[in-house]
Amino acid sequence: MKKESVFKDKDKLSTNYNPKNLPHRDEEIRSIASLLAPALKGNKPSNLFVYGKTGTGKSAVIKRVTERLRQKSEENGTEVKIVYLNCKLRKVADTEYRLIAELARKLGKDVPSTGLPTDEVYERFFDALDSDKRILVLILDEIDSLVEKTGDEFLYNLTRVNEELKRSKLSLVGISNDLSFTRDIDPRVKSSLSEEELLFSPYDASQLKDILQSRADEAFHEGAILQGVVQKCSALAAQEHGDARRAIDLLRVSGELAERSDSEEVRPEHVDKAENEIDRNKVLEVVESQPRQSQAVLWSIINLCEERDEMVQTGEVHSLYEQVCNTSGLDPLTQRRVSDLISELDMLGIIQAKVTSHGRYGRTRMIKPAVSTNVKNQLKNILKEKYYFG
DNA sequence: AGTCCACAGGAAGGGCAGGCGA
DNA sequence: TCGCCTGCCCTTCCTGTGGACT
Repeated sequence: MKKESVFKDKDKLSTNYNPKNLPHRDEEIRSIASLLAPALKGNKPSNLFVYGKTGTGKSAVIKRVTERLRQKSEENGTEVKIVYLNCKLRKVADTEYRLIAELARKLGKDVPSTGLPTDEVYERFFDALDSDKRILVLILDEIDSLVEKTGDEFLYNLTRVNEELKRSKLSLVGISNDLSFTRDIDPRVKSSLSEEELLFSPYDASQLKDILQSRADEAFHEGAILQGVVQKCSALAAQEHGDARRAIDLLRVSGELAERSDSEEVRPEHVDKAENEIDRNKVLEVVESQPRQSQAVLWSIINLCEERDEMVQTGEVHSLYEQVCNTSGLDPLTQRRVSDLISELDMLGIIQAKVTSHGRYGRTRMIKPAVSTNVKNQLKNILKEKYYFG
């Protein structure tokens, strides 16, 4: 407690912090601003579709521009309402019903979390929207994950809204991490959603360094970071498609590790440790949030693979899983369902599962854990302690 | 060329919890 | 209280399939 922290203001490195400076995104800020500007004159801005990989500043730029838009509209008294929704937020906006219900709520209409027919929810949303003359700028972040889960019907409805509204206008801003996302949606939806498109290209290492340096200046005490730390963080993040969020996380965790080890400054070796720790935490967190059935499946996969020292197939996993269920008092699910759980674990990046054909010996998924031995052992301990005995 | 394995994965529908209006 | 609606998780049933083997 006596020691002075390396941090001056750690919040500046948190994911929620929206920085004043957005280096290397001036052009994007300008074009989005000019696209949304008509709202200030009471005209509907074109729908906008923004895409780019994670940590390329999409959400930060949009938030920044819309915040300015809000200020301006307050100044000159135009009715512009801005609603930001992250479609990945569990239990909030991850289904069509929840999304529209949440929108209606944000506009001041009360909607129960379940129980209404969907068209009723749409109606309430339209009512709320049309109750005043205004422009609504609706920002849907991570829109790809919602479309993947529930289909593109809600987008179709939202892009048609303006035909039904008498007084208000709705403008859509979609943000997607998935570059190929528009390929699979209804062409009519596609054309109206992407009246305008903007691609955020990844940062390169030197741009990342600028970004990181400006954050580091805000977050750390002077001289608390040794030379090379910022470079190292940005170089590591640049390897991973130029993800600024990753770079900032690395820096934050490095700082925390330095602090924990009673060091007065952050050194490059702290960055190495930070990299490991971040990977590990991510996996452990995801696994702990999985339902028990999924955990049992994962437990079976890890054990089978270890025993065999090779990849295993769906059928084998399922039979061990059934045993695991019996010993731990779980109701075993059918192979069909387990097959889906395996796909989910694969999508989460915890395991690797590839469909392979063995000719005469059938066609199945070949499965193995996709985490380092270190993380795998920790996973084993957690799962073993929590539920199962092997 | 045909067979056949061991599933993949789509479709349909059951059952549950939560909610509405009459 | 009843009939009906939703999302969600799951089962049942089914057709499709890549490629080693015959």
